[in-house]
Amino acid sequence: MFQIDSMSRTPIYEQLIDQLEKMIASGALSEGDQIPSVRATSTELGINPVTILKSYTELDGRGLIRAVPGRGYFVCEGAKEILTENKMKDLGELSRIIGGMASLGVPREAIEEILDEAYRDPMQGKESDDK
Amino acid sequence: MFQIDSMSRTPIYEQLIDQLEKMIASGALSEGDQIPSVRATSTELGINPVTILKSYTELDGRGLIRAVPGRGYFVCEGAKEILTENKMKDLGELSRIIGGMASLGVPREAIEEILDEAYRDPMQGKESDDK
Amino acid sequence: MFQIDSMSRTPIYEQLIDQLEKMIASGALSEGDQIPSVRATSTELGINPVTILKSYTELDGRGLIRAVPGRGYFVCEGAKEILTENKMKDLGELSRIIGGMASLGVPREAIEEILDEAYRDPMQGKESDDK
Amino acid sequence: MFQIDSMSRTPIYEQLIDQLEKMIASGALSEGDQIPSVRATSTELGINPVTILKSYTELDGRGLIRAVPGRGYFVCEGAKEILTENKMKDLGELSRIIGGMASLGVPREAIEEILDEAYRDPMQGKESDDK
DNA sequence: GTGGTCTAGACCACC
DNA sequence: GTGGTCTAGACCACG
Repeated sequence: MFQIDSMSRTPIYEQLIDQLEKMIASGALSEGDQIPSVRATSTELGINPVTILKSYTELDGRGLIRAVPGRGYFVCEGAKEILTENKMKDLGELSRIIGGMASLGVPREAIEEILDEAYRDPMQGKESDDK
Repeated sequence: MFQIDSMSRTPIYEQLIDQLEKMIASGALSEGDQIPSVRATSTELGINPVTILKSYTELDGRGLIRAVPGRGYFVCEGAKEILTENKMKDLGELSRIIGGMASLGVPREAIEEILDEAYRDPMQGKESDDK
Repeated sequence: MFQIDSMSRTPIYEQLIDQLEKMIASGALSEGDQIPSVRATSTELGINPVTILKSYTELDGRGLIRAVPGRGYFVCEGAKEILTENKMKDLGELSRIIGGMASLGVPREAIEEILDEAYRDPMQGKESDDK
Repeated sequence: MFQIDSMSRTPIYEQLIDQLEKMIASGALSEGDQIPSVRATSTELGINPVTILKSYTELDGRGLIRAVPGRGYFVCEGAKEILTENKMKDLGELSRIIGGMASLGVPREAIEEILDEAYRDPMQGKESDDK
């Protein structure tokens, strides 16, 4: 269900969050759906349950999933909306990055090209973390 | 000369690197110029000399500035070229970020807007770090 | 695992770098292998962790090893290639040294002898630093 | 008379030593010749007299030149012989460098080539210090 | 005055 | 347990 790269520099708990968010955004996980239990994911990925739990509680805090004691975690109503809303806030970060590149001499065309690519594919799952 | 935000999550030494890179890119520091001494910057900012040195040695490693022991640090010849060249390599990272946003429902227009802004101002000095 | 000479004029962190490079080149450390943790090496050698870290981050910057926060440092894929590639660039320095000796009257035979020795032994571990 | 590169990483006093040694080795300075006074060299190069003096006293210590109080510095008798003799001792350092390169995968041919070059030219004065 | 190395000790995030 | 940042202070070589 999940694919994590233990050699990546992005923390495992963050990789899980990213993947769950994308699943919700793409509809692979619909509102009301149950997500894999902490224990199940833990054994499947061979990862410390604490790490899994950290991802889930973080998403819980963002209002995307909800813990139902004794039953598991479920995707919240309106999760998709919250998702895009949250991501809009990250535009500030993107603004700094792009601003930095602009002032450092990266041509606008190069970024425009990336935009084209990103909005052409309906879903791209590249996760090759380097640097 | 430098402005650092000690509350930011990006390390101080990295903030210094970013600012020096921008100064070189913008021409505020020309090739051959001497940059403020480690100690001077240290006392001016109230930051440990080792931290300053870390920034400088990193930039030295990238071939942007050059240490002349006993004299100081100087901007290398060809620093500007190296700078844009390096930054072009970071486009991969940007690609992943934008790709992620695209698949999460962020409208293309929002990013286009950022692009416009970044490439309108000749130099923008916003430094509001969140993340 | 490491042997450092604290009386040497070459800095400790550089001695560590040299030894790690040789280990990678000789295959004592294969690609993907984990290298001793910063703290482990620190206590084993009785050297400050920061000094060890400096060696590791430098090698990280060269693309030879890779830090995975929370897990440790690992030898990169393709490290051996990068290694010989980098060393080829140092031939310029060697050229100056030998050139200097030649013009100062050192007989060619003396250097040829060194060459023979260096390329006879598969691995030589002499570390007598004088400068 | 001297050419020093103030941007070089090799200390100025060492550059002076190198050049004086080469002059003696090549015969540009014969035994008994007087070498430029500290003051003269200082003003000519625009360099602190202390630095010049450091070079001279170092060479004095090596038995290559000799201070005659009130008159100046003179090239010693037998300086050339001492010179090559001293340089032979530096072969140990060269041995380590070449040994290191050998174990790091630099092909013997590359070094052989440098040797050919160094012993073809009767005198080569390249001094482009980098890295 | 300049750069540069090292130590000791604190504190953080991640697993 | 892992890596990583920062401080304070000492000490060295070079000009």
